[in-house]
Amino acid sequence: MAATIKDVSKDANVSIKTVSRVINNEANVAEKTKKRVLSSINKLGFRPNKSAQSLRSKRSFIIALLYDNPNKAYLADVQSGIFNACKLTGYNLVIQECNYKSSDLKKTIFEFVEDLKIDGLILTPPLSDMDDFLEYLDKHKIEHAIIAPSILKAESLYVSSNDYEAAYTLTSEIIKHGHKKIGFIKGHPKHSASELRFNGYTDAMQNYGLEKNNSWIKQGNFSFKSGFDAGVEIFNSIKIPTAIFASNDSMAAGIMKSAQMHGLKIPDDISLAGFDDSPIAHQIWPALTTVKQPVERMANHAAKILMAKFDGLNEQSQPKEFKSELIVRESLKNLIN
Amino acid sequence: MAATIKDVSKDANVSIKTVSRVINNEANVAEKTKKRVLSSINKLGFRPNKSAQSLRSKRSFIIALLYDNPNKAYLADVQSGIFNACKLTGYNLVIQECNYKSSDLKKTIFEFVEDLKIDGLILTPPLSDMDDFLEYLDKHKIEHAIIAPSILKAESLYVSSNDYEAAYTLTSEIIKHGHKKIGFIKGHPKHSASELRFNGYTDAMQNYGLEKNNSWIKQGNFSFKSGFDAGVEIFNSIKIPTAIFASNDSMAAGIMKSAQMHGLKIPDDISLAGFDDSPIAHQIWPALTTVKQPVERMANHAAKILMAKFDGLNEQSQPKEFKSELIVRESLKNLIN
DNA sequence: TACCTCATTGATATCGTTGTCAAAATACAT
DNA sequence: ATGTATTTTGACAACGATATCAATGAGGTA
Repeated sequence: MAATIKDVSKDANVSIKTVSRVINNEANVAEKTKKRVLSSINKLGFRPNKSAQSLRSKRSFIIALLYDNPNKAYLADVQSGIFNACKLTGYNLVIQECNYKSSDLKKTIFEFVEDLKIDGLILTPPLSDMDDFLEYLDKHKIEHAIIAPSILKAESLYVSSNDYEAAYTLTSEIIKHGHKKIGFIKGHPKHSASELRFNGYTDAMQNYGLEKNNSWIKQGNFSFKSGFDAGVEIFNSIKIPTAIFASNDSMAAGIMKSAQMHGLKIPDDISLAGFDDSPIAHQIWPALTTVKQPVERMANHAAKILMAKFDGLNEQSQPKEFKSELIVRESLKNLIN
Repeated sequence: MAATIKDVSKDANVSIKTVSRVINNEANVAEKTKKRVLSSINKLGFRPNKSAQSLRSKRSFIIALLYDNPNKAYLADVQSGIFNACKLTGYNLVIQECNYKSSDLKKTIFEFVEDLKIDGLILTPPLSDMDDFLEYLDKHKIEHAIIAPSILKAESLYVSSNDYEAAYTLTSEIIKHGHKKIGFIKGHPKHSASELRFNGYTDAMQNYGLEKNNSWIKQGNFSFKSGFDAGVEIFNSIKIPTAIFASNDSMAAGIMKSAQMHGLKIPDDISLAGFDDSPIAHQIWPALTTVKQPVERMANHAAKILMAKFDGLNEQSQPKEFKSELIVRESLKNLIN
């Protein structure tokens, strides 16, 4: 039978309350007593019963990851980042798939949190941008950290990446490779990143004095097929650009397929760039020039600031913006000299 | 404040024990009483406190998914399948990344299970084949269901797919397309599926009276790079096969890259086939002929039989083998007429 | 009617912690 | 030495369920 707090209290010759104090690192325990208790804990291999702790103290040392049908690689990265943060602090991670369109999302999550006494939630896009859901969480005092929200509210916990800046940088890089005719494929309209990336592209074009050609700008939805379709349209037009920047790698891969079917060689006839550095980016040939977001690190940080808040540590809880990394690969041709 | 069992008992004018009986669907509660209690539960919006239940009854209605660094898409599928099974039964899912090489894997998992009163585990490869770990779980009476173990033990809960058969079928399909010179790239030696797939290939070749050429058979490890390297070796040899069957899609993509760099056209100069139908299979061009395993359904079933066991339902708990589906795409050329 | 059986119900202990609050011990000031 | 403030400690209640076991009630039998 596993040791309980009672066993420890007997062994250390103190009251159970004192043991509890030691476990919870409370102030005002004499150093000597603390040592004695700790040695008993060690000796007996005591680990507090979480159910009892949870019952009494209304917290569970569990946090939950909420997601709605994201890209699989993205989910795995996020999850891994959070998990590693949890491991350090002894928290556990439960996952909850949601449907952001569902009418009883709020109720489902509320009961989920209540039932498990979940200490806090981590939200991923598109949940990160559902204002009324976020308000609901605030109202019910459900702690949460938000990954990549589009609106950065000072009073909330979040981590974000510099989508705009990265798109600007990537566009500039394409331009510096001598390209002037650059197309763009937009992402899913409901995703906040879509707009940011498009704006980065637009502003870079403008700042370099290049004109956007609307027949080279297509609406996609982050799927391979939407990229493919956009590619077909573009390559069937009279004039085609020398480079296309797709808002994510899947769409870039779709364009690549349409280009190749059209007999166009990459990067000789057309250069391509994507976004995300998903596995596919380097598993196709030619490999994609893209932007890598530190997804795992972002998620890790989100979990850390969330848990820090539980413990009243406020120092770390400044929202943090993470920098993306430009990855230039074969799909981008240098047109200069 | 949320309603407790006490509130319900007062409202329904019965003892708390009777309410408990109703919640737990115990026998010997008069129909009339049961109805009254249920209506009170409904009226008050009562949901049992899981911490209290867990403390008293030593079960948590939580199951855990254990995995060690799998393919990201695979993980997402497995997780989704399990989650959906949990949703039906009201269980929750916590995840645990492990390191199968770690020396304190057993201790970590044991404490994890003990602390959270985890009701059961679901194991994915390569944990599915770690015999001493499985023994340990049995010894400590930790319930578990195994996804895709290589050794199918009648007394354990598992789900498996027909890797051998699928590889046999795919190889046959390649042969039926008129190919006689067929190479093979093996998967990671530690993964049980690797051997099964290779055997399927070998037996098909033999049954069709075709000879294997060892210089077209390479050892890979399921990674893109290992496929690429194998491709480089094969294409640098004097004679090359007309088709290569790689044990998974990533490696097939790697071969595709090496082929294209070598100036070979797919499928005109060389046909390719993969395994898994991972996202990349249809996001490259030409799209890969491959085999799709119903990973999500398998995981779903694993969770179901595990939870059924908790409830003493033994009927569903027959181990089940799932059938894979052959997907013929552009990367396979028909050489006949 | 009296007695027995079996289904139904409830009073109370219990799980293993933390919270409350007061008592005991210690430190400090006079 | 005495009184006071502060630190340290412990007794016991409480969290909200399930478990035990005895009490009650209904139905059948002699």
